[in-house]
Amino acid sequence: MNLKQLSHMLSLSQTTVSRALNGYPEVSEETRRRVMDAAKRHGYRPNPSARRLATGKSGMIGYVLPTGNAVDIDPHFVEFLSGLGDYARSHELDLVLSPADADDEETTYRRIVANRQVDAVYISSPRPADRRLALVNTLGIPFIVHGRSEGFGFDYSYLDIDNEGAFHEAARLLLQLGHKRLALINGDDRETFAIHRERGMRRALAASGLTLGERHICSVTMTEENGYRAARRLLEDSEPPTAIACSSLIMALGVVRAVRDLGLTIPGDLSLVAHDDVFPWLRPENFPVPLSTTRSSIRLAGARVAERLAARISGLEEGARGEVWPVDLVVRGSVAGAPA
Amino acid sequence: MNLKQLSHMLSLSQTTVSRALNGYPEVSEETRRRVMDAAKRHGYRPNPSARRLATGKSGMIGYVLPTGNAVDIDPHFVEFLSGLGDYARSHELDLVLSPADADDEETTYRRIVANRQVDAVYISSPRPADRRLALVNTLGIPFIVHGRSEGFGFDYSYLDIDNEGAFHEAARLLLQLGHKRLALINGDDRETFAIHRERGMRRALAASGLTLGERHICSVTMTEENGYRAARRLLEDSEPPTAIACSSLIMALGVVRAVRDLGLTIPGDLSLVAHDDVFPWLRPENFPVPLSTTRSSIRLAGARVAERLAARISGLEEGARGEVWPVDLVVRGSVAGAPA
DNA sequence: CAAAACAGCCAAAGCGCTTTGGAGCACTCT
DNA sequence: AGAGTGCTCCAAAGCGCTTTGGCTGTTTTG
Repeated sequence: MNLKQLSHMLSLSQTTVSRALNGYPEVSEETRRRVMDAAKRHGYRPNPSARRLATGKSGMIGYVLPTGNAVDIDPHFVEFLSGLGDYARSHELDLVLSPADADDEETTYRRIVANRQVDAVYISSPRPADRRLALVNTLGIPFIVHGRSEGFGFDYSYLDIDNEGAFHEAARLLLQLGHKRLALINGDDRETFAIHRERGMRRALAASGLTLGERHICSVTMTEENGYRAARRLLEDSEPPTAIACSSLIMALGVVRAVRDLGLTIPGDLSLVAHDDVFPWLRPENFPVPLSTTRSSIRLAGARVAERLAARISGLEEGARGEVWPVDLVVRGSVAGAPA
Repeated sequence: MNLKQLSHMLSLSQTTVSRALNGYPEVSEETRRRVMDAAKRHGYRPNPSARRLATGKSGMIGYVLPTGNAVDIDPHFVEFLSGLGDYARSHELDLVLSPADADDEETTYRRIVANRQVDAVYISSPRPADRRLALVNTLGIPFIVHGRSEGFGFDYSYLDIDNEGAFHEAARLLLQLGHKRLALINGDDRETFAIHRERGMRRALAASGLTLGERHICSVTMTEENGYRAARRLLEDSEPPTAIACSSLIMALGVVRAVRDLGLTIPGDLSLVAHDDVFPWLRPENFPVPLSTTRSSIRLAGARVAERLAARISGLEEGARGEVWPVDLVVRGSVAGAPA
């Protein structure tokens, strides 16, 4: 059932039927009703390929997926995706994943824009002055960044959590408990989120007249093993920290293992706080000692990004709008007063 | 730069240019060369929307993503995706994720087929007599199943690992070490992979004249917490198992925690084997006691599925072809002889 | 040597939609 | 009465590609 057949069936022109269906005003209410009704009855669905060719709109959103032998997709991605799906599902919005060589995403961005494959894209894990942002900005495709970048001559739309505030609060809590030597096991510090977290922590320390020593900060990709290694390095130092803030639950697993291997205990010898993106399969309250966390659901963020992308596509959201979500600090058993 | 302009520039018809570019034989080699050359020089890329409308082919593969408030996307998905991307990247093959209500995926399958959004789909986590398979089979879209289903009147293409063999081997190893009371902490036993694993284990036990008691088998979604709970239940029983096979590394984390909480040790009191899908962020050799595993890279599977889907789309692979990968059994410190 | 086969090219008809530029009609306003 | 104004609707021209059917001239065949 295509437009031609439907319009013939109604003894109307394709123009009128098309307009009736798409809510244009140049058609009488009665006709519209007739058309709508017939369309529903016959299960008419406009052919997206044809519509696409005519309008240039695809009704899909895109994501360029960096891949490569040495590249692992972040497990957070799947949670974000869940959220995106939560929203997209009810709006028949599909997501196109375009795998790209991690060393050359530009080609792929250019391709999907030139091909008009998608109406909007989102970008995740941005770095300061991220080239992808500059690129999509000049390419002129609507986009939203999950996270933030810095150092551009233009504004852009983003959704981010208050990473700085979160780690500021976490550090402040630890300081209040009397800890003097804090350490940070951070994610890849070329990414903005990691920079913000470090900044938040430094700010809290500075307010107490303390600093974060070189030896008390690590930046690694967020795996269990890296968490373990970082923790060992920190704890075997001559001046080991009495409290650690850690950028992910997965790394925290490694920290816990290291603490055990060294015959130490949490929170007796070490207080631990980690950031929790809320994975259904690994929960901080189920750690050997329930883990204090800064918590923000990455899944909700996914849903919100989808919602805003949809709004952007349909013109409901315009201009560069930043949105920063506060982060909860959830205190559990893994923090205690500093050892004497 | 479109076909019209290009053909005008070459003083050829659109027909000839199109044929030259698409490798049709009705064009002289010299002309083809000229056309190819000009196309490259001017960076001509056929408009996919137009091509799509004309041919009905989209050059994309699809995946229906079950979503819902109570539905969590499996973290394995992201690894599979990495593999898919590894292959797809070099072939400009995009993946369309169509989120669907987990309770009604059928509507979405019908939509993407009717809309000709994708040329082929893959289906994951199949169950016996999975309705999705029957559906896509009648809808007539090329597909490949990651995993296996059972009980159809038709054959289909799939890629699966030898789950039965893997758990058979794992169980056999434990039996050889003198264990008599084995337990299985399995994934959702409505899914085929879990059924196969259970079957493999039962077969090994039967060969030794043993059985898998009701109380020694659990089937849960694969989270750390569920692993913990299952392990506690098993170990606090009046006849606790001396060895456990576990369907995922994430659950194994929970098992390890439970063992500790009960003041037991691995492998002294309990031998443990788990299935490892090879996550970059959680590795069995880094468990407190290095974990023995049945190992199969889900990422490689993703790449292979992409490859076969591409072959299927271009007609290189035909008919129903099943492919079953063997699984490695990797023995590490978490298994030992049965306690006396 | 006429007929058939073939190689190489083209015009035009789709694919199914949106959108432009009117046309027809009934009214209202000078 | 004639011009102006909305309101509905339509024919036709795209969007940029593929593919059908056919048209040339050249080569092979019986």
